[in-house]
Amino acid sequence: MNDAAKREDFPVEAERWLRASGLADELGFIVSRVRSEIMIPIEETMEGHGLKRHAYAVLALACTELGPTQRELASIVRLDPSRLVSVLDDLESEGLVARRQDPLDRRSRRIQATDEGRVVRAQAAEAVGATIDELLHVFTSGERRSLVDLLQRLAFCGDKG
Amino acid sequence: MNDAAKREDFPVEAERWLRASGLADELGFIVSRVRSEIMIPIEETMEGHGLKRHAYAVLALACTELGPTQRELASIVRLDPSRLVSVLDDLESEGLVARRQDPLDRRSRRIQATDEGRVVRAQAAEAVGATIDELLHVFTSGERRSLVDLLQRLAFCGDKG
DNA sequence: TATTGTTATACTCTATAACTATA
DNA sequence: TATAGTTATAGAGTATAACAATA
Repeated sequence: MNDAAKREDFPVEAERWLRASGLADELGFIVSRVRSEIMIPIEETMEGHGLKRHAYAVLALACTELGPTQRELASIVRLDPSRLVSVLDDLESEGLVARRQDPLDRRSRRIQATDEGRVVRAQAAEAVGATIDELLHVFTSGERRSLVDLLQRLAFCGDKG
Repeated sequence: MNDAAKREDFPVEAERWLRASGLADELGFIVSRVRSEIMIPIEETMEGHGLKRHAYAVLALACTELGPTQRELASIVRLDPSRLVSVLDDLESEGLVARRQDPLDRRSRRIQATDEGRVVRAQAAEAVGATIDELLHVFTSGERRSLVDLLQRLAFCGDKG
């Protein structure tokens, strides 16, 4: 689950090495570190609601009006279509999601959240939001906004056209 | 290597689903997406210099004056000590790094880059820097500075004490 | 013929426990 | 007794190819 090496072992020395090596200023390293720092507590929260990382995202997308196709889901979540199968199997067996054959193209199935799925989604989202608020307590609300804004531009700049 | 599902398949629809589901505004999802967006080209660049993600970071740290202990390395890179072994085996067999027994504690070994290792480190760092510059071309230099600043505070806030 | 969902499978990554040598 | 590095191994995560149903 977590990345083995304890985070508290060499806190001060770690910072020294990171500065001396130059890694502390490299965006790739920084972003990777940020991701693991925030995803560890976030995934813990998700699992408190019975959801793993991928299931959380899939359930969220299944709560939209039409519900995406499995193919679309896989593309959006950056998950191999074959791996999505087991994620959906789990969600379906827990009654949070249903596969509906698309009448317009009977090959594809649209994934829609059940009523219970929507409840779980709402509860999990609220808990995750609280966890994020904790993580961001060092920032002013202005800083939070610009952080999210900058990251969104970086995250979705390939999705415009 | 890459996360299977093609990124170009449903670009516009993807954005619609992400907005409708609320995922596009959740920091956890955004950061994960940012990481994969930037790490795919960065890792490609690294591999162009014969280095995988972990090897790149380890080599960078080995280029510092004293060179960290394997234990310290593992902690800094958030890698299990047992996994670090094979990373070091590779780097050592390529002549980029050497394990030196620490005279003060003969149990531990300090990892130091060889002259060739330093050359490779410098070349790889420059190439990675160029890749990052490309990725950030949508941002002004002021935006880049605040992006890096905000992310650093989030990445290293646990390493202060 | 091409595409959707699925299965099977192989491959990589990661975590755990046991071993050795030093302390 | 405890710690640093190593090894072996099992488990999770991921990628690839092949198959049935539909287009």
